[in-house]
Amino acid sequence: MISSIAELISDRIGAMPAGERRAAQTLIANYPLTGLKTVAEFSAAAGVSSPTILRFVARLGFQNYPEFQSALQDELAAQLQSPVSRTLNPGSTGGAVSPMLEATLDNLRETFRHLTDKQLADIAARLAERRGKTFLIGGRFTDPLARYMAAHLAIIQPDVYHLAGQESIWRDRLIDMGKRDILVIFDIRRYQESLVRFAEKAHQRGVQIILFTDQWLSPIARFARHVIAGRTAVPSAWDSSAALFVVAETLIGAVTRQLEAAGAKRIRELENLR
Amino acid sequence: MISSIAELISDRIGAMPAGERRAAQTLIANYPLTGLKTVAEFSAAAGVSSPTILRFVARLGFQNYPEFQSALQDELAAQLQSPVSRTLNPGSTGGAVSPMLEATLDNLRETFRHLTDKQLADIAARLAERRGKTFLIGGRFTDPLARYMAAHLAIIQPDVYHLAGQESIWRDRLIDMGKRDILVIFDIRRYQESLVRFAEKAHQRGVQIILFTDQWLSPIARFARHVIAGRTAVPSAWDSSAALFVVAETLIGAVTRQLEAAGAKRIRELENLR
DNA sequence: CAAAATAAGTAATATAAGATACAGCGCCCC
DNA sequence: GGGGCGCTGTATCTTATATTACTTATTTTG
Repeated sequence: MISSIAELISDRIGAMPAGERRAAQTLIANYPLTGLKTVAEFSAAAGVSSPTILRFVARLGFQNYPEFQSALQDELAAQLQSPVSRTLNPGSTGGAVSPMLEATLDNLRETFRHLTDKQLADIAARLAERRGKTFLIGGRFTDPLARYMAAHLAIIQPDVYHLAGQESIWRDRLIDMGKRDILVIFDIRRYQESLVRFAEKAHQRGVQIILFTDQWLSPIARFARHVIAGRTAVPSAWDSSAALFVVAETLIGAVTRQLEAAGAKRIRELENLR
Repeated sequence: MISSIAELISDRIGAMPAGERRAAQTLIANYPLTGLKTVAEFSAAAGVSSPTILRFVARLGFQNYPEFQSALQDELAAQLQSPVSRTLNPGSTGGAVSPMLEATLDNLRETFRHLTDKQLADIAARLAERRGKTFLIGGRFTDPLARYMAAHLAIIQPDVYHLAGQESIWRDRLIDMGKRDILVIFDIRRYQESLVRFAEKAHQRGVQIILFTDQWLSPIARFARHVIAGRTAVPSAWDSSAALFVVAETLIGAVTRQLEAAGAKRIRELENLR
């Protein structure tokens, strides 16, 4: 069974003429980068002419060069999405536990790899500046994440509202939203129509949207000022929201730190109220 | 200092017009693959026109699109050659992000290290056998976890109830609980009096309690049939519930697998109802 | 509220890329 | 040593890609 193009090449390299073999070796030498460049660059790197490169990819079974490049890109995409589980114990079939944990750890690392400190700091700063109100809402499975975040934010600052219940209820809250306000939305596949509609209307009112979504980006990304794309793939019938959960916790921590002075006072007051 | 294009983007994304920001977000979402495709494909993925993509790369300081692609390829080459530096964004050390992520990863590993497959399998089996009802409840910050778990379990099996609202409301539900029923409780410091009282009464009625708590164990552990102790320490003003969240997801997956036959039928029925 | 400035998209253009046809060369077998 | 076959490179053509110019829409500012 041949799964990667690299395997395919080493499988057939024996039956290739000299020029094409040089092409193959050049590609393997720093796989798959050379294959992502143009035919001209590839041919120069291999020291052969461009038609030889084209004959080479044709021999591998590709109709044309772009098709070959797409295949390489797909392969690369798969690799980049699960960097660890590829290198680590592919055969450890133990219980149902460790694959799930491994996948989640990968997801976390991958998610944060695409997130810079700057981005998070920007979002945290936006959440911390108390110009307007903060609304949070989530989809069917992600609404608990919105609640979780709201529960924390509501302690360190005023005017934090979780939008719960039926669509009609939160739709009516739109009237209270304006340019100075923030709307935090959690939406992963399958994306919810009602949320998209809501986001669009909020956007039209000038509300700044912070979106937590999966790597395929909810359509709400169109309206969002900030987008956090978490990895959700796990060996389960359900998608995992763990990565988004951890990003949310990280943001909560960052906002808390920024509001430390004001927040501490507020927390003391809250303690007294009990 | 800016070393990667991803950093460059998140550095300037704030100063970009809406269309270019969408391009930036799309690229970051699965970096760097989208940038290696053609302008037309990139623009389609981002939902903008091709000139917007070109303006976007121009704003990043590149003379033209091929130059931008070359830069991405060079970066990719560097990454692929040193697999270690790939695990984490090299620029994100020292920021507020990576300590939080590191701590969370540690927490996950530690939590699962003290959790055997057997334990999880037992709990999953108990949740899967449909003898009685399943109730879920959480504390101030952990209630969203109870909701999250309930949202999933309620789809694959009947009689799953999340206990929400005021104490008096769920206290009254005790009357419906008996020996055949399960109560899943989430409780981390500072442990909630009301939850402890509730757990005790449920225990007296013979309800089997599954407790998600932190490593110092909520007093509810006295009454619990199964205890899951997650690590919660992170460099933040708040405790982290991420480890418990992932355990919950793992259990959801395991229960789903056990109920696969019955669950699949149920899910189909649910789809039809919509 | 009006005018200016800025963005975004459409359509046309220029350019660079991949594909093809053909000729030369070397190699192997007879 | 001669004839045939196969591989490789050069030059040309075609395709499709990036780019630019221009128009329309949107946002900002006085």
